[in-house]
Amino acid sequence: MVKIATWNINSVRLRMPQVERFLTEHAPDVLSLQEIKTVEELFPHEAFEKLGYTHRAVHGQKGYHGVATVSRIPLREFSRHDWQDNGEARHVGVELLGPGQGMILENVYVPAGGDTPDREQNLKFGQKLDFLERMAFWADAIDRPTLIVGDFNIAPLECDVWNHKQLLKVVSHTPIEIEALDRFRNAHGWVDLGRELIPAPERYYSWWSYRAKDWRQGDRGRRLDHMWASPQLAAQALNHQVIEETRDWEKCSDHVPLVMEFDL
DNA sequence: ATGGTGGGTAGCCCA
Repeated sequence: MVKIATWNINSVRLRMPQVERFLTEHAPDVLSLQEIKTVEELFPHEAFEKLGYTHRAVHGQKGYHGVATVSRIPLREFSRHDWQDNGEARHVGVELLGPGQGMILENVYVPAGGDTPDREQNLKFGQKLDFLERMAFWADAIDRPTLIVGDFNIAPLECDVWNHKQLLKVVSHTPIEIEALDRFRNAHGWVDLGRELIPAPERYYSWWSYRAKDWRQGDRGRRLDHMWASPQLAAQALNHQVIEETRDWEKCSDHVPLVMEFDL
């Protein structure tokens, strides 16, 4: 059994106490983090060592973005893409070497895309769409059992948001983004594994805005975080959990962890 | 229709 988690942590240095609590209480073998907001040199390596997560691949950046995968089973860094060729650290991939040997785990942080869903008026929205197109080109050539996890910053299904109609023109749920995400999915035949295990139209969110006084009030969530698998790997998934309790913790991230267990 | 809250880092960018 191999237990893999993903969490947009929104500053790993600020939230190391919450990471420690999550690792202690849920004990995933591997954890992929997004928005670590630090360079590799300032990553809290010692704290992860103490918890037994002695294997790490960190693709960091000062102040913004940044991704890392930490593990208590051996791994080696496999890929480190810069899809926009602009120095933003948004992707790191690893190959598992112990249990789950041979499996590739890709960890990605898709750009949020700004506020206006129009490529002409908003450079960042175009960059988000281009990012997904490049990911689709890359995914077409993947020939190994792969799990891709992370903050995709898109909630594709109607039931992935608290109000479909109200969010149709809100970046993260616009048809043009969902089409781009569909092209990425079809390029490899990815299985949206989270949705396999929590089938539509069941409620399934991973993010709630900080801007609501009480995140539970109105439950205005979106499913921005994902775990997608190659078909052969998808068949080995055993169970899936959304750890919503972390959203109640002191100084919490606005995203909550997703956990998937595999028979590997 | 608007602004609401966070994090990082130096007067804003990004989410």
